[in-house]
Amino acid sequence: MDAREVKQSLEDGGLRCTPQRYAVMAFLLEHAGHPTASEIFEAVNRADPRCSRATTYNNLRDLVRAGLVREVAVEGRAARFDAKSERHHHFICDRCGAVEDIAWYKVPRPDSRALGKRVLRDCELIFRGLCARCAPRHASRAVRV
Amino acid sequence: MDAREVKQSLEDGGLRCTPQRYAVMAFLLEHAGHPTASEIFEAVNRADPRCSRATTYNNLRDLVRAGLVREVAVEGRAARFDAKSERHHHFICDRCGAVEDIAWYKVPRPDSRALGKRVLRDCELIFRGLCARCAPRHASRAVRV
DNA sequence: GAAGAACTTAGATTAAATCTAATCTGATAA
DNA sequence: TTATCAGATTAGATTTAATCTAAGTTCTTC
Repeated sequence: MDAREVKQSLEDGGLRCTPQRYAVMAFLLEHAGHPTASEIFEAVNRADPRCSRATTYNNLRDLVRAGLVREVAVEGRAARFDAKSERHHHFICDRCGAVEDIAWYKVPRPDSRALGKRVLRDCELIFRGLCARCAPRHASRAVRV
Repeated sequence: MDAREVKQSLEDGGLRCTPQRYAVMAFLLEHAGHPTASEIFEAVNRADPRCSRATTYNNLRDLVRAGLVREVAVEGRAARFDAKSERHHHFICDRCGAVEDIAWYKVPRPDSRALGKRVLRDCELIFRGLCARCAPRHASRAVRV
């Protein structure tokens, strides 16, 4: 994705394209490894010290609200962020907390009785286990589901 | 579930049945509304001041490790806890952060190519939207998926 | 009942994220 | 062009959630 497209997608989300916001969005598009807010701040701030920690957090919040970025909460660890591109599911490593993409496939929606008066807006499938890096060292913990 | 069964399930999980641990587990079994660690601490400590905050957290950690309790991380909020009973999915309210159960139904597992060298141990389906309490007040935000 | 393991505790500490209040920027209007 | 003002940014303080520390207590086993 080139600079113009990034700018366009920010504006489509109702957000001005400021240098700091652009840097956060561009970083997420270039680094699909689900960085934490701190990692994003450190990288963006290293490249251009005009972007503070508060601004990184503010912009991540705005990007999530605008639907351009997805936030993935991980038990006992910092949240991770993901520029929304193609639909996909997530795999979370029980050992190191890494978040990885799993190719998307359709999941049936729940019965309307189960949903009751709730309004469904999104559905995500999260797989857990050991990532390729952790699996060989902890094979005994493996349990197929 | 009666006291004897709680004791038995703790011991099956390799945990001694102490008064504090019993109180945490019993509270979760009696309150299926996915309380936070702080809520559990406050309730358990009010009923019996012998259970400190550190002990509540220690015991929740041990119960999760023993597979008796599930921890649900929620973006931007405290984690919520859930005594594992029947299999079920979760619904998380975008507005108030409430976590609710959705009746379980089988979800197909991903293609082994998509999984690569990862070791799959668990799979959870999370629905997001507005809970029954929040939906009427925010109908305009509703988008069917 | 001695010894060691498991457990609990108050309070300090850390990590993650948010808030505050001041300042800066840039779009629009006069 | 200049004035205005909402939007954006900032350093640093604060809050929140959770964990750690070091000491004491309670089981379990021998």
